[in-house]
Amino acid sequence: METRHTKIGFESRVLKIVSQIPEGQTLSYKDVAVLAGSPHAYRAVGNILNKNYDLAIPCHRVIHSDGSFGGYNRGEKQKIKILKKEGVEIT
DNA sequence: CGTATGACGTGCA
DNA sequence: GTGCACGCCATAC
Repeated sequence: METRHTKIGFESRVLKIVSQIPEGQTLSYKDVAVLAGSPHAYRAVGNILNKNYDLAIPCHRVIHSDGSFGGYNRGEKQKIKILKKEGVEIT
């Protein structure tokens, strides 16, 4: 564990976690919030991804807790296409 | 410091 | 099964 005591921006934590999501693995905003240390901040998680248009962040692997797609800076269709390509089952 | 916003989640009609 | 409203947290102004 790398010194998580340092108080960094919540977004940095979320972005880091999302950027570490393995291929074919999808996490819900809530899961990301939990991993970020704030299980009830799933609202903020979506906000951060939305404001952070970084292609280095596989935000397309982050979906709703019920399996629905959220949104994507490149287009919802693109997100679905990528997930399907990764081998993610779409309900 | 207080208000408003948002790529959510859950519950209820 | 679908749609609407409320509640939660963090950030921006």
